[in-house]
Amino acid sequence: MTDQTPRRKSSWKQDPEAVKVDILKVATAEFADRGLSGARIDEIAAKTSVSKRMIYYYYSDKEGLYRAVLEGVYARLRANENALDLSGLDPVAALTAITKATFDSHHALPDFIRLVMIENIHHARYMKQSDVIPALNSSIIAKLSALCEAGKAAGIFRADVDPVELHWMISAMSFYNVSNRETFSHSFGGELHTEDGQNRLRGRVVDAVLSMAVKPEARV
Amino acid sequence: MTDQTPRRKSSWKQDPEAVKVDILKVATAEFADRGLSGARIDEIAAKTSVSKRMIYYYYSDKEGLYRAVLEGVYARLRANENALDLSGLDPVAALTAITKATFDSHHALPDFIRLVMIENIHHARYMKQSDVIPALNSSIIAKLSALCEAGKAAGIFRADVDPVELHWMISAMSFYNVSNRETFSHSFGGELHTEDGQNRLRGRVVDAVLSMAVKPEARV
Amino acid sequence: MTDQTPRRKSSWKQDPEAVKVDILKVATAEFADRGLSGARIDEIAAKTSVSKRMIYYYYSDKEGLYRAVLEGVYARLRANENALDLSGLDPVAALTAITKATFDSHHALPDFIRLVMIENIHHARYMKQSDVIPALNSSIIAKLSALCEAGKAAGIFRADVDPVELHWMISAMSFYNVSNRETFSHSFGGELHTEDGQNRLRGRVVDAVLSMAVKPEARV
Amino acid sequence: MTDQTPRRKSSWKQDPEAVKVDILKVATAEFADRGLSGARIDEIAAKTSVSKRMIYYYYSDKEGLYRAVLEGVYARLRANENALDLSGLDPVAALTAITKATFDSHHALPDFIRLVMIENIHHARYMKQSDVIPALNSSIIAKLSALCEAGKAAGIFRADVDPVELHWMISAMSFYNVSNRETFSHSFGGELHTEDGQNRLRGRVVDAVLSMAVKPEARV
DNA sequence: AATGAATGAGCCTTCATTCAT
DNA sequence: GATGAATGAAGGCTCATTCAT
Repeated sequence: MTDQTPRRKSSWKQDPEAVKVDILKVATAEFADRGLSGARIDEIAAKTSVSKRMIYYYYSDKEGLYRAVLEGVYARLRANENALDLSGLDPVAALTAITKATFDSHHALPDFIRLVMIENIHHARYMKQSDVIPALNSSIIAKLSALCEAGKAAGIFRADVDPVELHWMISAMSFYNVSNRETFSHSFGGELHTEDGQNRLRGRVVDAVLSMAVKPEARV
Repeated sequence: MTDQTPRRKSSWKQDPEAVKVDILKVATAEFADRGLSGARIDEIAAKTSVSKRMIYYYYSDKEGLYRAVLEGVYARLRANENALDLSGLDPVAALTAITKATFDSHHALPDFIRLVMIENIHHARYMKQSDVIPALNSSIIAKLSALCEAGKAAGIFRADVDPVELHWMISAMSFYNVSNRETFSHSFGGELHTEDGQNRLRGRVVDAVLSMAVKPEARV
Repeated sequence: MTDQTPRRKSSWKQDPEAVKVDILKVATAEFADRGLSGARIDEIAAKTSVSKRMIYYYYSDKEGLYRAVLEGVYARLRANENALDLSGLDPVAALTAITKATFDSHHALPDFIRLVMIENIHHARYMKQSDVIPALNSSIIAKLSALCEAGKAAGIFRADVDPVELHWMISAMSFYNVSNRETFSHSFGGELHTEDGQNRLRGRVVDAVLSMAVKPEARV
Repeated sequence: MTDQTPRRKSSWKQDPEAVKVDILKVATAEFADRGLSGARIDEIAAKTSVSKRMIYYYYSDKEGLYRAVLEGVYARLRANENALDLSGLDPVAALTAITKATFDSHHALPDFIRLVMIENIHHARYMKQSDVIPALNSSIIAKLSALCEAGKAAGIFRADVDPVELHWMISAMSFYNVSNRETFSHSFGGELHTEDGQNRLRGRVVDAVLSMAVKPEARV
């Protein structure tokens, strides 16, 4: 390692941003794992590099920390989605890409899924207190709207296709795939959650989404 | 049963079964509303006709009560589904009926949805401890299997249609529709959760399911 | 000891009223000694026969306990005062008796004094929340009013004597005598707080009160 | 003083004395408002121009700051009193002036009153640790002693009048008037604490004090 | 079958104080 | 002189659970 200014043992902590990130990372895992009321501040602190007091120093209280966690995972999911490059793709290919990417990013971010479940159990109470989450969400709808317009203009998409409904369907299956994995597997077997099963499901989702958006005659 | 024995005025509490049902009903609402760790035994007891001690008397502890609640809602959902009469319907009509019924019964049982979410947050831990839930779940798969066979035999269904995948897709959208209603509405508007919106969504779900199961040439 | 029904060791606690009284007694001493913010629930509980939890069981929270303490000491002081029998005394003798009794009862109830000081530091916030304290206070004014009327009717009291002002003056010196004893003694010596000194002061208070109420020519 | 050195723009904090005064001013208000255990170092620091660390730098700890506050208010009260010019006044006029001045200065310094109450709650513990407060207190007694001697020599004052008792009575009513204002007003109405009421009370106090000190025949 | 009283363990939070720069 | 970062100790309060009747 070529860290030329090696921090002395007990002074590396004096980096507020790093400490905040450290706390947030640990808290994300704990809240995702146990929920708001189930998570323990003591437990979070113990897994942190600093003392319990610092949680209150930086995040005021348990709910403040939870809110920060929530905003963090939303930001990460949307960043994932925004990283997707659709330039040069025709409407069908673009919609396929979006669907696959959503399916995959949900699969890759189980903490996000769990925290959104937890939020729903709390009637989205804390999400509603955030003023950054709405902005994060608007971009995906903007992207789908543009896509729908392009598809309709090209005579490929159905006239009644709606971007919010599209997003709803893509999200529904992508989300449920992760959120209900445990109960579904236990009730109906784990076949769908093997690698093969997931690939097959992803194909099913793409098909369902395309069948909603694309005119029958425009499909192969 | 010929239960004619008139209950004495102040002894209605002496009916153990009624007390158990009362507790279970209150507990279902509380657990569904606040989760396992969020629900309070005191709160449940206060909303009950009997004292807190009775909860322990009949259900041993908080987790025992939660398990009973979980089994109760599963039983109710499956009873709903089993009440569906498919006799005399062709495969497409039957699949349509099942899909609509699932969408509707999920919509009608938000407590079930919330408790399943809660279970998933707990990694289905308590569901796995139950020995009555698996039996409840097997019937829906049996029904869909029979349907698939009939559809394939009639040359109407695709050869690769799979009952578990069918159930997965129907459930995914029916479940998500209720489970994520709060966050979805807040992020993308409540349009889809108006009565019109729900009818439209239900149509989308039926279309998606049929497009997965039915051969293109067999659809109108 | 002739306690014929000796309670078994671990069952005497099952007397809610006794437990409440026990807690209140300990809490009165602690709050009087250290104030609302200075008192410690743990400390109070430790000096009690029951566990800390019972404080919350019976008094909800620290402030609830403090309120109960406050009402308790007020009740005790006024009970002291009401025990005074003025029948058969002429106005001057009666006023003298009231003054002496007030001086003495304040002297005998330092906890009351300290708690009223504490209340004043809190801007009488908790006293204002009580609905029993006002009733307790009205009786002393009623008594002085009647006395003033009698004195004026007899041509002995001044025309401008006012019961509230009388009570104010009696209270001021009786209260200060106890409330500021510590600082006064340290600054100006403890002479006034010896038994002789207290007797002398009490005489001074009686003289001052009488000089305010009684016409000069009516005094010896 | 010829402090001509113009302070550099951003270095006004570099004036230790000003910083100390700033801290003390804020601390006085906080301690007077909430008591020793109720006041918060964080709160005091926040209302100060400097950081929390400076409080410890200049006053060692919370108790050190509290002691400084206590000495400060005593000094201010006694300075008030010493500003009183009695030269040229006969004993009765002088005693009247002292009484009125004490009544007024207590009225004008509620922070002093509250801090003395707080001290009494703490059994004058911190006052006893001070070595400047005793000196402050001796002057008022010296003044009253001289006055008593003069009054007696002039044949106007009673033979048994005692300067400490005089100070006690003046203080008692002047102090109580402010210290117990909140509880008294709530219990017996705010009439005595209107401007008229205060003037009337001040007259009552003067009368009581004079009646204790002055021979009856020497009064008008 | 039923209950009011009681509790130990633990949770979130606060506070005066110190560290490192 | 001055500060933001950090903390150990403790404080008020809650919770699932048990006791005694």
